[in-house]
Amino acid sequence: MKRGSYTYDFPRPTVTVDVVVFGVDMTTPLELKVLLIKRGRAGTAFEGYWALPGGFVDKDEDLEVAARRELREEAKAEPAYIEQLATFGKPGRDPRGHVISVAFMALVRIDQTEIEAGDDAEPGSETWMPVDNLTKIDLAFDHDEILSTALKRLRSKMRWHPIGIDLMPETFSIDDLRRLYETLLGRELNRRNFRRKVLSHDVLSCAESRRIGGPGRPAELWRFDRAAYEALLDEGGDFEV
Amino acid sequence: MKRGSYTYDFPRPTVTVDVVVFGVDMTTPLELKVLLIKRGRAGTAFEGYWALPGGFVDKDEDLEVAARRELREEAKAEPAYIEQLATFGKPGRDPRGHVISVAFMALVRIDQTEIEAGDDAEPGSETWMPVDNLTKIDLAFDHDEILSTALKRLRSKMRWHPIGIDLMPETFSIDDLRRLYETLLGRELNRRNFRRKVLSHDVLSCAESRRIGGPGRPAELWRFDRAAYEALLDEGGDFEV
DNA sequence: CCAAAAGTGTTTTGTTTACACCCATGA
DNA sequence: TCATGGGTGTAAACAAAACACTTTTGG
Repeated sequence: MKRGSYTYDFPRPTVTVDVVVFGVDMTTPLELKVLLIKRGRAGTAFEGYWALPGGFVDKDEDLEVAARRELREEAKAEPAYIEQLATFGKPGRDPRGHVISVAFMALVRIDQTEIEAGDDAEPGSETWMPVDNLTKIDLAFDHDEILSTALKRLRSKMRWHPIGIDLMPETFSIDDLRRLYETLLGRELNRRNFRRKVLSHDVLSCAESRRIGGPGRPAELWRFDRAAYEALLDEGGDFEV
Repeated sequence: MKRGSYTYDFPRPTVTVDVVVFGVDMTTPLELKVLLIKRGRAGTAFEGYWALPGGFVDKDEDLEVAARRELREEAKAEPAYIEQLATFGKPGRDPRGHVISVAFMALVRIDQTEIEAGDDAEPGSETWMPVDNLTKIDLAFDHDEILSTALKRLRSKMRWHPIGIDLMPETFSIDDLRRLYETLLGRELNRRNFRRKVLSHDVLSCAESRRIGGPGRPAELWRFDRAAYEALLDEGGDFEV
């Protein structure tokens, strides 16, 4: 591959965005997944590696707009939530030159995307990779570091902010939400106390009972009430779990 | 996929770092200050405005290294603490073109710098500006937005991390530390309970009593014990105040 | 009527808050 | 010995954890 003069080796650093997209499979046990793209194009850096969706920032393009664009173009996903994570610019992180990446974290409702699971994807195509598998896989560039920053942020932020709900389907049971928290925080949560605490904030509104003929009593379904949450914030409260 | 395309020739955004440097004047009442530079150079953007210290990232220079360099060159200050804050890239934020700024927050012990207070500085020179004054002053670029992001981060982070101590002199009394927290958090803290809670973490070690002949009983002086703090973290604890 | 999963009430435990009191120093 | 600010003990209020129990469904 020719390094050099043509596109990348400028005296000024190049700017990209990369997006860590999380989704949750509502199976039992529930699984946290991250959206990855298989790098193609023979001769380019990290050919055949899994990488985070991302790309260059266009001229006069806002950073978050760029992140959302890449998400749409590369991952065909609309985020329920997106936030800037951190910017990675260590020299040597990209073999093509001095490339600075502004990383974002996005949460999507996995049931609203059409992305296949499985890791036998074609180059250029995308997959939902279980986060637990990723200790075994080398990602392109410093994407493992970006991913672990995102995981840390998700796990700490979901304890005070209702962003965990952005990983759930539109309506969900309290027990499913608890299972999400248990999986992501890596510890058991008391069923009774979790329900009491979550409902105490008055930011969930009840829908109709679920009907899937599984065993046991059907659970009540709830949905997030954004207006009520804004009200909670105004009173100085938070969504502590 | 645009990454790796050799035909993706485009005008690149420029990358800068800006640093929000906080310091505290141990006067009564205690004052939080931010380090600002007066912009000079007739004909340049925002001439005569106050601005955060900052500048261009050099080729193959790490972002935090660049921030520390600007701090040293422009502000003659060594930080007790520094962290990346966020990256600002809204189109139009810099009249000179598409400039993306990676913002850092730094904390310094104000008694270890030689920067003068007062706002009648020469262009190119620096001052410690009380944060409370800054509602009245227009800063250059979007530096008011960067500053308020930094303030928010400082205020929220100091409740779980001992970074407030990085604004204090090497040794300090518990009451002075409480006054710092009261000023920054904007509310009163119970004297008895603050002391109990702060000391309960076992990350402060006692020095000798202070001798300044002020009225009242001389306070015990304490210093932060970094090793003990690491131990606390290992046990899953935190420095909650 | 039994198993399975959802929903609820109450006691126990620990933490936070409030408040009162004592101590050491300089004038 | 008094004013001033620093250091401490303890009971009340509150919130978290633990646990046992009731309800609703399908087979």
